Amino acid sequence: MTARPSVSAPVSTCAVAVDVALLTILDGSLQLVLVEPEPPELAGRWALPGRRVRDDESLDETAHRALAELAGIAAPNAHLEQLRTYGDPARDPGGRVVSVAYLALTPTTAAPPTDPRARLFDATVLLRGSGPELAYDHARIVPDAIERARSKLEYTSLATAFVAEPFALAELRRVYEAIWGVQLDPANFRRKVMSARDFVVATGRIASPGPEGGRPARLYRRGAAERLHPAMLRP
Amino acid sequence: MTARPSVSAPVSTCAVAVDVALLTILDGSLQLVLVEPEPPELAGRWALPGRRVRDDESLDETAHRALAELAGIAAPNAHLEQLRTYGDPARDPGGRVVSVAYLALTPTTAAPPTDPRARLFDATVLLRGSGPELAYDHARIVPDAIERARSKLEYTSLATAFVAEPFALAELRRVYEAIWGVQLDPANFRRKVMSARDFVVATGRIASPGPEGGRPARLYRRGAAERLHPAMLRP
DNA sequence: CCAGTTACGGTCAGAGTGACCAGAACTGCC
DNA sequence: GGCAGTTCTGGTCACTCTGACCGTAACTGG
Repeated sequence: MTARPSVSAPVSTCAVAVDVALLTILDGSLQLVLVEPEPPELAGRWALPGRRVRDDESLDETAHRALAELAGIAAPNAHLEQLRTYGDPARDPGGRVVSVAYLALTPTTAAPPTDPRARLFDATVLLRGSGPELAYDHARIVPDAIERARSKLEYTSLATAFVAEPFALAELRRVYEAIWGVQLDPANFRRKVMSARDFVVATGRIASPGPEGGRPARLYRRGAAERLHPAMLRP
Repeated sequence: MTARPSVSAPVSTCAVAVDVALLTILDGSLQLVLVEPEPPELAGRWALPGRRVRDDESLDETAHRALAELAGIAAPNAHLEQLRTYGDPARDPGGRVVSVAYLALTPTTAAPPTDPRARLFDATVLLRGSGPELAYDHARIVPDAIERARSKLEYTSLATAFVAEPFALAELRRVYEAIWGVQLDPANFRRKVMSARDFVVATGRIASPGPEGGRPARLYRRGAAERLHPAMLRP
C-alpha cells in the first residue's frame, strides 16, 4: 500500500504506538514488566510499556525506546519480536490508536527495571485474571504474549534467551518449567536437548554446586540453531 | 498506548494500511492474488491488494474491503488472520505508511478474482524470485505469508479452509502437497488425519469417481478442532 | 473381461517418548 | 571420616508414532 494522493476515499491517519510485553524469569516463575500509565484518569491500573512511533523511527526502534524510557531497561541484545497489531477503533478511549505489540525476553540476571514506575508481575497471576487491572486492551495482549512464548519454546531455541551464558542444563530446564508451568524429568529433558542439533554447545567447564550440594553440572552456551530438530514438545 | 495530549515528544500520525495475501489452490499448485498498483509510476509491477484504514473501521474490516474493492472477491467466510506489521520508515516511497499484512485463504472452487486488475500467480514461482517485480516491500511480505501457511498446516486445521465441503481425503492431501511442495503417501496421510481428533467428520456420503476411475472416496466435512492433536508434521 | 487408477486397511522396522532406576559427585552435619 | 541428602548423568523398558510398503476393494474405459 502507498499514500495515494489521488484517492478520494475518506481515509485519514492514525496514531501508531508500540507496546512491549517484556518477559523474564525470577525465582522460577515467569514475570512481566508493567508500568503505571501516564494519563491521570487511568491511575490504579497498569499497562505495558508503550510509546508512539516517531516519524523517522522503525517499529523495532520504538520498542527499544519504550523499554528504555518507561522501564529504565536498556537491553539492546534482548530477544525482540513482533507479536501482533491491535487496531480496534474503540480500543483506546483517548482516540484511535493502532498499537503494534512486541514480545521481549531477557535473561533472569539481566535488566531488572530501574525505573520506579515499573514493576514485575507474576505471569500466571495475570493469566488467572487475579492480578491488577490493566489499561486499554492490554488484558488481551498479555495472554497472547505468554502463549507466544510458550509456543515458541517448542520449536525454536528461544529458551536460551532467558539464561545467561554459560548455563547448566538445569537452568534451561527451569526456564521451560516456569513458562510452561509444568515439572519436567531432568533425565528426559537432557536427552531431548542434546538430541536437538546445535541447540546448546558444551563448553567443557563445570559449574560449582549450590549450597544444597549435588553433583556439579556441565556448562553450555547457546548453539547456532534457530529452529529445533526435533522439537521440544509440551507434555 | 494512548493518545496522550500532554506529551510533548515529537510524535505524529502515520497512514495505516492493510495488505492482504490471499492464497488459493488451482490445479494442484498454490496461487497468490496480486493486483496492479494504482500509482502510475508503479506501472508494470504487481502488489498485494491493500487499502488504507478508515476511521471507524477495524483492521479485519479493512482487509475484507481491500479484497472486495481491488480484486472483486467477496469472501466473508474466508479464513483471515493477521500476518505481521511492516513499518519501516522508507518502505513506501510516497510517504510513511505502516502496513498491517493479512493472510487470507479460500477454497479452490470459490472466489476467483472477478476484477480484471487482479491475477493469480504461482506461489513457488514468486518464492523463487522469478515472478513479476513487486511494488513497495511486498517482496518481503509474500514469503512470510507462504511460510505462515506452510507452518500452520502442521498444527492447525487450516487446510480445510482450502477445500469446499464435502471433500474427499485426497482433496485434503492435495492441499498439503501443493502448499508444502512435497508428495505424501495416501495411506499414511489418511492414518494421520483420522487419528487427529475432530479434524474431519465422516458424512457417510460417497464421491463419484473421476473420469480416470478408481474406487469411490468417502466424503468428509470439517471437524470442530482448531489445533491438531497429534500434529501433521512436515516430512 | 481386462488393464489402469484410486481408495482403503494392515504390517513391519525404526525413531522418539515418558516413566523409572542406578550410579556419580557434590553438600552439610554428626 | 562417615552418613544422609541433593543434584547431575547415563541407561533400560514399554509404548507410541512414523515412513515404507503390500494387498485388496471398487470404480473407469476399452
